[in-house]
Amino acid sequence: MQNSFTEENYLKIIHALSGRDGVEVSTNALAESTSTRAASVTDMLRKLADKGLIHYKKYQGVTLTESGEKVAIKVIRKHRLWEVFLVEKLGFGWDEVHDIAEELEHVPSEVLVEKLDAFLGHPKFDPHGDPIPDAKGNLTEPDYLILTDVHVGEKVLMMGVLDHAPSFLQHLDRSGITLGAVIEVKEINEYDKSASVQINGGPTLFISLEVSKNLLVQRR
Amino acid sequence: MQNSFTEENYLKIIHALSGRDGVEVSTNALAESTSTRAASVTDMLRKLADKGLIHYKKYQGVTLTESGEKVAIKVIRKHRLWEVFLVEKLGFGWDEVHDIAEELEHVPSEVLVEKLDAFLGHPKFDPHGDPIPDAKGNLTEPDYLILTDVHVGEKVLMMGVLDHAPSFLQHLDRSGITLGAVIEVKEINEYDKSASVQINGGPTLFISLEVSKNLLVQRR
DNA sequence: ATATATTTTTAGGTTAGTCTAAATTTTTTA
DNA sequence: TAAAAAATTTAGACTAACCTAAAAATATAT
Ligand SMILES: [Mn+2]
Ligand SMILES: [Mn+2]
Ligand SMILES: [Mn+2]
Ligand SMILES: [Mn+2]
Repeated sequence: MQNSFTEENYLKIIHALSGRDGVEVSTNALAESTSTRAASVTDMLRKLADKGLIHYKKYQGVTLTESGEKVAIKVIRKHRLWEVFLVEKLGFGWDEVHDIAEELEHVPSEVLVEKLDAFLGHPKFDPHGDPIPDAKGNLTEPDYLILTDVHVGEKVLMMGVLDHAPSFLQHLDRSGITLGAVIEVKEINEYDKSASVQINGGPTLFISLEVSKNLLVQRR
Repeated sequence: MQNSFTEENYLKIIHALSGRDGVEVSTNALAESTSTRAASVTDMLRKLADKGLIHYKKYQGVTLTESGEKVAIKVIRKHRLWEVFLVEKLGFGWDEVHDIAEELEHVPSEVLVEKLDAFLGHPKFDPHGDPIPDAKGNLTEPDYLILTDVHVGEKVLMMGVLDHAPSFLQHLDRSGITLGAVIEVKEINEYDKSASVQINGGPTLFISLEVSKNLLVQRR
């Protein structure tokens, strides 16, 4: 049988909260992420367990089964491909596409996804630098650094963001920090861990720890 | 407030069954079109009436209000634009797109529709020859002829279809009858009203009354 | 180790959209 | 124009996804 919009969202969120080592996700964490109450989460967990999509023992938290993982990854693939479409083809900003993709990701049709993928040229990353699972369901998270782990004097490439909030992305736009930008760390302030960074060999600017913590980068 | 997926479908179907002269639509006709029971339709009609989207008096059938008409036309605009996208950009056949568009038409976001429209070059017709309402909600049905109204000897242009069933569209594909094709009526058989027609000055073929009744054409 | 706090589940309800069966209204037929 | 047939509405129920309040299980702190 088909999974509902709501079920797909639960699976996607369990995948995200479970992390790459597949740690148990708590009822309260899910209530928070789904903007529902813990009691509602418990109801849904029983249902997902009955469908064989999650491992669930009362009071012990949940993890995805193989089949639940498959569904979650398909939804993530669709979400990220639609985001590429919205930015590359329709001209949306990277700060505007998440909510729309949140709807498009639930449109069913295998062939639609595959034709969209081909139309976009089989992109490997979405507009936020997140990897796009392939048609077989393989999702490989690249191991990026967080900018806070970079030492003074190092030059790194901007590869992605941890915070996807429009306000954060707009802040990066205003600072000229885009995917692929070269970031050289010039100075780190002992007191508040704020930093001076030079973008693409051009302007130098100050960024707060809050910003550094949300930037994914890579040594060249 | 927002209209649900289901409410949007009811409005769209009332629009279609009501025709251009806005005739009353019966409960049974809606039950048929929505694949539900008459009792379920009655419930929904009460709700749509409460929201001011339809004119409804018990036992008298329904018509759309101005505001219901607006919603219906927006949904139709989205449906047809997405069909253009699927055919023109993703390479689907005109027989494959209806069901997918049926889902995409309910994705909310005004700006998405307008950016999609611009991306497609503001098309005026969908892949089946149906007119696409403009951003302001103007929908002008061109007054095409049905092929059965064309006399022997006349040459007409193929402009659209009345039946959107995949099997009918595939039949047209196999016959070489596509949008824009020139159709010359060579002969009409008295007995069963089947006809011989020449397509684009090339091959001549026989078509049944069933086919003729579903072809929209225009004198040149 | 017990008391307290936190987390999770259970119990009992609500709303949207559907259903069947029965009642009512309208239409058709004799 | 009265009886029969057809269409429509009402009554009462069901499921999915949510809720609040209360009970039970687990974790934390004295
Ligand atoms: Mn997103
Ligand atoms: Mn993304
Ligand atoms: Mn269609
Ligand atoms: Mn169409």
